Amino acid sequence: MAVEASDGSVTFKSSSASKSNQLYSEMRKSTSHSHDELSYKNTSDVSSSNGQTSSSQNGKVVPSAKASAVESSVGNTKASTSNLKTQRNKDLINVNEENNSTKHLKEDRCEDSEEEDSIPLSAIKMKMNNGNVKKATPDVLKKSYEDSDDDDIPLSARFPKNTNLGKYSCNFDDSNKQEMTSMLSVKRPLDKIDSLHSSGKKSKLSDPASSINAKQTTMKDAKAEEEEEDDDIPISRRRNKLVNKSSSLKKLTNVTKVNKGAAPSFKKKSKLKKSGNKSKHVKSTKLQSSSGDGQKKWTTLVHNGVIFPPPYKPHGVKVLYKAKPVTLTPEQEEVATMFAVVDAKYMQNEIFKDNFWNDWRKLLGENHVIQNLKDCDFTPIYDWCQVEKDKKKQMSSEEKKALKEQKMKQEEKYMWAIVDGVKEKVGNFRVEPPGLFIGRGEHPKIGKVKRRIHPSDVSINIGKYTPIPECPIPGESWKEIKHKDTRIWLAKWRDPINPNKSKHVSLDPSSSLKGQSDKEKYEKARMLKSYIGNIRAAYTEGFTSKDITKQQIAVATYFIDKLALRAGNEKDDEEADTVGCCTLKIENVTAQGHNKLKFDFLGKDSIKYENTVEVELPVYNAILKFQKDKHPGDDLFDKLDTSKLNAHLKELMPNLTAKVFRTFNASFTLDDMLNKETKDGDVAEKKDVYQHANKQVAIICNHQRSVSKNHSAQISKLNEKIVELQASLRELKIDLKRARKENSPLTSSDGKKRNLNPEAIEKKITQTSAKIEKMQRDMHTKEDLKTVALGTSKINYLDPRISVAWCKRHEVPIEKVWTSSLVMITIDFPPIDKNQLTVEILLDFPLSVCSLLKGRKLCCFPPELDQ
DNA sequence: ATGTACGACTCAGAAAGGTGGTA
DNA sequence: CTACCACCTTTCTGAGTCGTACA
Repeated sequence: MAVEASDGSVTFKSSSASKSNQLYSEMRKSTSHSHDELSYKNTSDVSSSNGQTSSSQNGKVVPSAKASAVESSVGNTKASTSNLKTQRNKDLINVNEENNSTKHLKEDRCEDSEEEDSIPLSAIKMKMNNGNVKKATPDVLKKSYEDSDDDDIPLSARFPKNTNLGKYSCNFDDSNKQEMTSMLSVKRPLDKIDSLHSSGKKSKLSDPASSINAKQTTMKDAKAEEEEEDDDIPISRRRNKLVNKSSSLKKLTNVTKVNKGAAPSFKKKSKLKKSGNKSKHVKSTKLQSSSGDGQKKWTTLVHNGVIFPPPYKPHGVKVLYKAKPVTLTPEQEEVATMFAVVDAKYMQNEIFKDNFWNDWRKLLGENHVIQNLKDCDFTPIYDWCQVEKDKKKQMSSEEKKALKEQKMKQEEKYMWAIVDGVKEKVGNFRVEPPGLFIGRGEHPKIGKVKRRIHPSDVSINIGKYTPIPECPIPGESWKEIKHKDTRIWLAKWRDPINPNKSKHVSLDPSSSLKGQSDKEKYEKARMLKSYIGNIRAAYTEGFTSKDITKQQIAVATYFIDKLALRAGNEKDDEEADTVGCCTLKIENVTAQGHNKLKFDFLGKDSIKYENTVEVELPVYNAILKFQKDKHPGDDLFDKLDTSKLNAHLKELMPNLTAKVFRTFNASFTLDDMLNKETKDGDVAEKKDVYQHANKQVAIICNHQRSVSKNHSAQISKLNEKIVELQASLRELKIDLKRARKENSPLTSSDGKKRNLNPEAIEKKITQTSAKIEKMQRDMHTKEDLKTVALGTSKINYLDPRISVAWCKRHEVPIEKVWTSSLVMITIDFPPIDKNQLTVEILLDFPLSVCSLLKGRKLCCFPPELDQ
């Protein structure tokens, strides 16, 4: 059985994980039922004075029992579509203009002459290159038809391994729960961390860690060697090599599936796919996490490069300098226009104007008529732009539509890439247009001119043997062509504002490559669940360490765990002055007595973090100590940086880094709150519970948004309406009384005759009251969420499986909590009673669930679960 | 071995753009 | 019916994290 090579799920199946599996299975014995086992709330001892982090329950720390349940059997029974693709040999297919999935792609392979005509030259060349592969096509085609048919097979039939389910259900045994709780649950009433079992567990920790590490290095080395070697092989030989490699996979990859982020109608069930004996090999080469390492990410990669913004069209409108019109060259005019249309609020910003002037002056030249910015009047250009804007607005809808279609047509070919034979959406295929740099917060480079990017700035990453994308600007050419199969970017260029940084074009979040790393992220967070007890014990011990570095590491880890702070890398003066945990300055943390610390700093994106928390006494004392003899501006953790911190974390858990705590904290807060707060009620009430949990997560992660301009207007509008409705409600009640008494025609305030019977009036009364209630609720949530951004956590921090399981258990349609845009790919679910569907079960179906994680988008349960 | 530069990836909020309800 | 608006989605691109290559 093939395992999706690059699927994160193999991590669990890999030999490197076997030891930890042992550990897991020990724990699994004592695993409790869903709710408690997933209670990972770890904000326990953080109380807040400002409501930022208000939870104060005791965090129960229950090691992850079922992480393990992913045992060898799991996943063997089914394969998602992504499995299909990877286990087959890789073929190159043209990036087709059409996005219809299987059916169309099938046609592609039929080499029907008409089709051929529409295939870009590039693709045809490709086909020729891969002539040897063609032979296999018919079989594969047939195979994929069969696969599609699988869709119609009842789910139950597709899950032959019901033994798995038996195993899972034993996890729900309540007796186990008790055992578990007494044995492993760490109670953390505020300042206490039960370090009891940490010693027992610690010894086990090292094993998986070292084994994984060892494995990683060896593999990496091997990989690196292979790659380099590859580069030196003549093309003819390389091809052979590729073919050999892939032919070992026996089957030919076709375009089996479109991962099409943007088509709600697109439904494709992931499928069970049996296959030969390839799995072991694939498995062993693809165990570890994929991000940042030297792992091979793809075998074939086909795409059409990037699209550039249209060239600048000079308008000839003149800037006034000392009230006199000045003629500018197109280049100078372009930049002047950028300045003319920029939001008025920047006109007060001296740094903005200075930066702009410096850059513009370079274009004007020292001896230009224009000698300073303050004597320039850009209003003619501004006005011209307004007129243009209005013109655009005035266009008829047909014109707009036509324009849009034209744009779509132009862009279509850039929208897709084919990765290992699977058509995937490309993310940001449009090269960033030139403009003025607007950073976040007080950015020292604000107002600088971000110059235009040319093809000669752009490096392309693409499969060998794949035609190089045509450069879209005639007469120019790409900077370079790379074939880095360990990297997922399709194109990159140097950021003109930060020349030591790059901009990358990569696949859309809906792509399987992105989905995989997403999944790995959540798996890592889950793994942290079973290590957290030890980690907490370790840092608690560290609070009083004589070694100041160790002490700082302990306190920093505590903050990261409790407050979900970011790691805090060093920044240079060219960036906005923001901090994270390791870069906290002493003035960012104020001791307020009674063990209370006040945090106040600007974090990522210059978002203010303000939070007062009660901490454990040793932490409080340590902070006082770290602050002693320092001055504002000095680092609180002067012996610490992120690499030291992360190095330390890696000793506690393989691959652990600071950011994992955020994911962990977020996902398990969600899970915990959902489990604790969901009561019987209608869908709307349950949705509120979800939203409330989501809000708490957003607060923990400090995801803020600015209050919308018309927020207060909207609120008062709602208020008005409510008052209005209440008035009519009163009227209705009077009407009702009269109707009952007199049974005579009624005259309402507007003079119209109304002749309603009491029943009708009653009905109206109920309707109106319901309307009022709903409005009041809406207003309340609106006010409640005006500064809280829910989206970021939903998309980046909350394991979708938690939401799916909860929705299923409580019969909440998934689209109530995830808007339709997040709900896209149909997946297979374990055929079990929905009441038993827990996160853990979903986790134990990695091959179906990995579809779920593909781009965080999923939808629909199998019919038998949907009822 | 240690520190630094930098590459490549995730995460972030704002703005733009689309949609559908309603005044 | 149309204009407006609230809400939602998508796009955009800046700002982090973290690993590794290199000095």
